[in-house]
Amino acid sequence: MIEWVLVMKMRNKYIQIYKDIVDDITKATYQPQTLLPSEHELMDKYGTSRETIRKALTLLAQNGFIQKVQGKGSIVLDTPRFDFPISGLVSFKELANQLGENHKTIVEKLELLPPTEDMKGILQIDSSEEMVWEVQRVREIDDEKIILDKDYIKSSKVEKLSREVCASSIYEYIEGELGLTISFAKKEITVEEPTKEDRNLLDLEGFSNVVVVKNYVYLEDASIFQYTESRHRPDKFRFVDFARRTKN
Amino acid sequence: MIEWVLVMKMRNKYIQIYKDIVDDITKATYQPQTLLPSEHELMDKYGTSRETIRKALTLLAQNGFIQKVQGKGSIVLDTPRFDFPISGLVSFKELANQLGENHKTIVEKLELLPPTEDMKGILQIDSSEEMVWEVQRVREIDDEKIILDKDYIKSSKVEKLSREVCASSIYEYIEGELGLTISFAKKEITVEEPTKEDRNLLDLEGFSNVVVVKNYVYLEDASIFQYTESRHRPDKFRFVDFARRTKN
DNA sequence: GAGTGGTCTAGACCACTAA
DNA sequence: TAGTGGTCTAGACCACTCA
Repeated sequence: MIEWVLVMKMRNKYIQIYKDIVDDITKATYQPQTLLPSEHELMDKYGTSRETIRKALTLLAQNGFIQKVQGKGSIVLDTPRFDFPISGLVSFKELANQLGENHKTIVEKLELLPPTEDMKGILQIDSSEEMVWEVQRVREIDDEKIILDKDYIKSSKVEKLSREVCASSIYEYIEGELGLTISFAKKEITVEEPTKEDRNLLDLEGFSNVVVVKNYVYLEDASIFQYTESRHRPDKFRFVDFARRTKN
Repeated sequence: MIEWVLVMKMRNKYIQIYKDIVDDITKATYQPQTLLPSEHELMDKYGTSRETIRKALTLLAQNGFIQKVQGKGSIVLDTPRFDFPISGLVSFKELANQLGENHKTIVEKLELLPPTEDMKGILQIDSSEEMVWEVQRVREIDDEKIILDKDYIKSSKVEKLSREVCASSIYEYIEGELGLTISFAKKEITVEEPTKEDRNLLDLEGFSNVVVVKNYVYLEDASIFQYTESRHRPDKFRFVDFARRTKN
């Protein structure tokens, strides 16, 4: 008898270990408030070096699954991570999926225009030829128009853009089809009075404020490629952040 | 002639290197959008191993100073970090210092009380004896009452608390005097209608919303020790977040 | 003192970028 | 192809916690 064994080339051993332990934590194989096996034990279990185990544990700590305590061990946390809706780089589609609500996206505007002076500054545009995609989308949840997303995207990064793409997910298109990778974003949250545009496009009866989330999105090579202004009806707005004092 | 040379025991070599490079970036010795010296060159410069250099660079990347690109190098970012007011674990005192405004703290309440059922859940209190410090502070900036901070602190972690401490900085007292270390916090931001208490204690004429920041603060051993609800007048509220797709 | 995590080394090989 | 960062190893020593 012959057994065919598929040997996967596992690059990123520490990420495999990380995922494995995440599984064990979410399945409660490792109980909250208890200690993970020691680094030495994990070395044996996974047959790898200590530094590799430590990389996996560092990842777990950074993502809020464990807390490392010198001399003691790694404590499994129960801070529920599943209620982190907009934290990080999450898009509306992911958010709506998580909320599990009826949601719809209405594309109000999709145009390729020369940038305003403001936008030239924000998107770091030098060339006089570069154009900017202006997209406006209204997000409807349970038949109420809740969010107005105004996107500004450099044409040098994204040449083509269709209403279909805008209606589903620009991020999936950019990262999937175009193969670009978003690596970091800066968010700024403030509260403003609604503009006429807000009042026209959103269901704002009785609300005297909107929550404005300004989002500066950067690619892998540290170049900015998109600016998004997300204008939320205040009663439906929620932002969760997990802050950690990182040493290493 | 005898020269006394003080040799500092430098533990955390990689943190020294990190700080050194942060200096060079903020002083623009390393220019934005240019490449840092390669890891090999930095090894020579600092006379250390590559892994140690890499730890320093990882820290720089996590804190938004550089962006590492495989095969190319480390790009110096110019995302200005000095306008990150409340991000992370920053306290009001630090915030006010950064803003450089006239600020004052009024302690409205300081009591040691038995916890409500809600608070027992939030602070993970099992014992029937444990008490909770309830602190209410109003933050005044430029003679306007802008923020109401409501703190709930476990008595088992902090036995004594004075009005003086509350008026300056609870965090400095806890981390300095008591030697406790805050390691992570979960923040939740929503917008609510002002309560009567908000209206009484803050200058809210004409404002129909407050921004509520709920803060769950944990110590090094992963135990929760404080819950804070920070209620902001919306026009003065600003939150900045730097999100990064971390791999390692 | 035994066991834990934290730091550091010297070297190897791989994957990616750019000329 | 040369140079860059990414992963991994085996081992050393240190700092901290707890019995």
